[in-house]
Amino acid sequence: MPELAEVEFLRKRWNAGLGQTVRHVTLNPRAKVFRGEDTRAYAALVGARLDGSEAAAKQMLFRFSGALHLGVHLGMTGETCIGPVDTLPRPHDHLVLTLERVALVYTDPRMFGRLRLHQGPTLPSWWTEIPPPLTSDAFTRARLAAILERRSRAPLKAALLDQDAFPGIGNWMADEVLWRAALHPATPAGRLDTAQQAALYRELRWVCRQALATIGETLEDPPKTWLFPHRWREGGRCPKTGCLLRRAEIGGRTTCWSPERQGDTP
DNA sequence: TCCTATGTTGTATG
DNA sequence: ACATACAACATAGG
Repeated sequence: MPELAEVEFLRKRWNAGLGQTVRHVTLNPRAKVFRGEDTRAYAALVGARLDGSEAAAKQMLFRFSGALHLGVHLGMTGETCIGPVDTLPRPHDHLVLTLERVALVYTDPRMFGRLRLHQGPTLPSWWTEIPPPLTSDAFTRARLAAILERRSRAPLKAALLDQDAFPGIGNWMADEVLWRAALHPATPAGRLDTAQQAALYRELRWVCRQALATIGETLEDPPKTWLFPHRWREGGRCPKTGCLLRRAEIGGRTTCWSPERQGDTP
């Protein structure tokens, strides 16, 4: 499920362990989510206290005492869960941190996610190199224009999925943004006029803000006025025009758009 | 059986 | 070097 706002919600799930000390670490060293890192390093978490966490784009960072930083990327099917202190790992649970009053569990059936542990006084580069949020002042109209120029031949849908350019945007958010901006997902990124760039900029920031304010707080699906609840249903209709939604693979991913609002072809 | 899946990455190609 | 396209990763569910 995880894009920007789902990641933010799932980060906060582990807040249940804030201020508590790790008693036990249970992990499966062969699980691919560790990506070949030496999992013996996780023993250092025993005795460490969970001091805080942050999310940026699709990444989470959990800070523990002892300068330990646990990075979590959920991939396609990763999820952070909590359970009682006697929680035992189920088949797809790859990491269980047993704290004083709660267990923090990372589960991931497909194992496209990633866990990494960093120890040291400075933050790891995979965290510090995440581009600034799309909702921040650093994401300017000029920056968007430069990105669209660099990826000028790629379909808008593919460009929006580039995490270096649009950190946190995933398949459903990209479709939502393009639908709101009334832009066909196959339009080459370099072909937008000034007004279209302005619409893209506005809707990108709007969708990020609204998703964080709703999904980011409750994980509930967005309202029926969004494309989101209609996009996967067979026979789904555009909430703005009522026309049948169309689906096709664009930019390597299944893409949904409203032909009346966004055009039949780019 | 066959197809799909809210993600990234390595590799090939231009 | 850079941009683009696509298979591969591993599993569950329709």
